[in-house]
Amino acid sequence: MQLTPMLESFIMHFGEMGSRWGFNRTVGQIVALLVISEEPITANDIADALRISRGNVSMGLKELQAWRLVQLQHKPGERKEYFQACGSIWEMANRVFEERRKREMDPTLTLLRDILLDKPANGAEQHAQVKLQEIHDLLEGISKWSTELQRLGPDKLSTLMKLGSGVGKVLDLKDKLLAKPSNS
Amino acid sequence: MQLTPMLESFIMHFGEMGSRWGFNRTVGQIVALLVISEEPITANDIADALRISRGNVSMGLKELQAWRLVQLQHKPGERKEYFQACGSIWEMANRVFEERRKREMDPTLTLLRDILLDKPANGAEQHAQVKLQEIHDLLEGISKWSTELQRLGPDKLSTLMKLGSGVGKVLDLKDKLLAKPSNS
DNA sequence: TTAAACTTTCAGAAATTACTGAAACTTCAG
DNA sequence: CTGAAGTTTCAGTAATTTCTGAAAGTTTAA
Repeated sequence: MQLTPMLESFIMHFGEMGSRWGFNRTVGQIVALLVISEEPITANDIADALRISRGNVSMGLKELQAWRLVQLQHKPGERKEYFQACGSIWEMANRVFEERRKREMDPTLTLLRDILLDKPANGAEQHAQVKLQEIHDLLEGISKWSTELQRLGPDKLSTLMKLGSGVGKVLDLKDKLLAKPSNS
Repeated sequence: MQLTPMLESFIMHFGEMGSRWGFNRTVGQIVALLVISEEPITANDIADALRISRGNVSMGLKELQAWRLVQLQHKPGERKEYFQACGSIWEMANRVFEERRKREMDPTLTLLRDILLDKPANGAEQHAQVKLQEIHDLLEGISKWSTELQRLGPDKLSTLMKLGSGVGKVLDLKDKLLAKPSNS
């Protein structure tokens, strides 16, 4: 497993970005390597290509499996475990969004809901609760919406994205057509 | 500046989440404190309320100003600097999205564009470039689309979000109405 | 100009996070 | 059962990030 400079630069970049995307350097490198490799590869190949310890690769693959970005494969007649990126780029991106939503929004939503059940004890708490309610509603809105969007599936989403700023016009259109119900 | 347990739990939670949202613990706590405080407060108040060093507060506020989440204020006749969260929750969320797009997507887009200009040197690179192109297109799509969405402004975006899964129907509607142009 | 009241900076300490590699574990063939 | 070929775990170490606090900087009043 020899990497050309082009591929190496891509992998190293993904490593650097990894931490910004919610996983660590080596995990980023591993997933990059798996995405660009045509064939499934073994953990040893990975350790070798990235010059990192075998143990580290094992931990990284474990995490990537938790993210459902990598899957295990067995070749017939071999005992070795082979790994490959699972699904298309599109599906992988979806998984990353979903996982990040779980990590970045859900815990906060839970906490906010709990806090908002309590009666404010004084003026400061009362003012704070108004703000917390706003944060809660915004987060909940984003969270629900992103779930809906994922349900649309690639084709429709792609249409929606290509629509770009045209979205505004379509919304106007919808308002005019459905001018019967009194929706604010 | 005495914090009630309710407010403290919120602030501490934001501290923990901070690192997942792209800044560190104290920066998260500071922004939480500013959001829930009715009046602008001084850096000393912050250090005091959060039991962290004055220097740390200074660095945190500097970073928050870079994110444009916090603004400086002067009270007439006083020399002290007061700070407050700038804008509504909505605006702050917008800033966070924007900043994160810059940090998490733009560098990768730049790198991918560069790599894709090079001719693949062998089969492996050729296969890899196909994948990289897919990643590039997806990132670019998301990036452009999120820019468009921000341009829509809060009111329209809110409509769009409330539409939820109804988006699919509106898209169908649009397709039927504009059935003249041959858009795939 | 001096000093008081305030702010920022940054070297080093503390805390956190990531990585290594040896030992332990698993699975299978003979 | 034994050992070979593979995998995982985890204690300790290395690297990175964050935080402190003292020193240096700034601004204003007198």
